[in-house]
Amino acid sequence: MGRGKIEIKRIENASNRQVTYSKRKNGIIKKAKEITVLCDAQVSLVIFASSGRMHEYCSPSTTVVDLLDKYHKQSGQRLWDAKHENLSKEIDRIKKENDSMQIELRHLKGEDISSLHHTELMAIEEALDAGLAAVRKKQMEYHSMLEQNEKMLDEEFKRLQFVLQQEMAMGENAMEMENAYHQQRVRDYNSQVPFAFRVQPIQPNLQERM
Amino acid sequence: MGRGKIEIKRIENASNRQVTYSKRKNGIIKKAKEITVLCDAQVSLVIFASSGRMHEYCSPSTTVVDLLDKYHKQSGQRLWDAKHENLSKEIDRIKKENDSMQIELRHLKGEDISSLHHTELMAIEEALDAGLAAVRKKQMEYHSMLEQNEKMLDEEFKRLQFVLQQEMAMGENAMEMENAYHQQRVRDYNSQVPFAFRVQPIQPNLQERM
DNA sequence: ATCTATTCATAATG
DNA sequence: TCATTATGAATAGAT
Repeated sequence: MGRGKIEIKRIENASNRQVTYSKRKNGIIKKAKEITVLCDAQVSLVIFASSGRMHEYCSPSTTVVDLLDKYHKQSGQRLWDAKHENLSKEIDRIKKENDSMQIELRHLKGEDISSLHHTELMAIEEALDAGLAAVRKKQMEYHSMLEQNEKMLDEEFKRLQFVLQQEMAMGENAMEMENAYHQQRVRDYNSQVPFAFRVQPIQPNLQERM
Repeated sequence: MGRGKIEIKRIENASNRQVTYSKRKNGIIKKAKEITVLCDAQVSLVIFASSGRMHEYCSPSTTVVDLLDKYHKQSGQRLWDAKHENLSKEIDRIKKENDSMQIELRHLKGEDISSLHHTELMAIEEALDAGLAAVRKKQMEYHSMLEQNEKMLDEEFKRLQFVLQQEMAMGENAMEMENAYHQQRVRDYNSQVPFAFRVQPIQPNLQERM
């Protein structure tokens, strides 16, 4: 396939070797491309020259790693190191955990329960009852908190009403003194009412959570 | 390079494609061997036919993995690590899914609900109510099935009692005829009782599920 | 599989 | 490295 036949053995002349390498490397890559197109094949080809330079070809829509993964599976060799093995196992483990939780969730939501035994149904019912009790207790807490809040608002309303009445009784002629007087009235009220019943900021972020 | 020139495009005829694949695959492997000898190169070649069958060539004194490792290093791309990273991401993704399911489960069980908003509590309560309703409905079904079963057993008991009374009335002197007579009595009873009320095997695997 | 007419790859050369 | 070309190798189609 050239001006003369050659023996297949190492080319001693370095420059000839380099030239032949370059030509043949291109030839092989061309052939690889052709077989992928003609025959619907997938090829991974990596070539290192003795100089250390590397060339590669990989059929479209894959990567060398993908093909190597496939190679790894088919050849039965254990190419992937323990790290990957462990990660894969971890994934499997978590997926299983996931599945069982999903099933439990569905059961608690009353789905897929037709195939359950009576005892299993009882257990689920018990869990649901307990959950419901806890949730309702928490809601009761909020509710009583609301009531308390309302009570306090009521108290505040009464206080304001008291102050307003005092001011109404003053008449309009005291307008210019009102500010100072108003503050005095409030102090008067506060000294009348026990501390424990005054409006205090309890649960300041209550509105955020309701 | 053949009886006629061919266009480089997929060979539609499957058997021609297979033949060409086989010929060219051998050709490429031969070329790969030659370049390793002639030019002191290292080659890793993996070919997958569309059928899924795999062929490989690897230059002597190395392995595909070694070369791929080298490839991996030289290409600057961290392909090996990329694979690793993908697995890690997958794990993270699943773990997150896991966590959210775990939280949902705990909430449904009435745990960790202190930090929830009122609307969230309402949603949980609703889900619990729905689940409880479904579970109880299913249990009611079992219950009514049990009642039905009991009814049938009762019926069977009455039937046997009837037969027994007949036999008691016979006295012991008819012992030797008893078997034939017994069967006659059963037939008597069956002809007395409407078909719909006779014991029939309903839900034969009921006991398995309770 | 095997054969063979052709095309293709490439060794030698410039 | 690039172009040329004579030659052997690869292979498409037929058997």
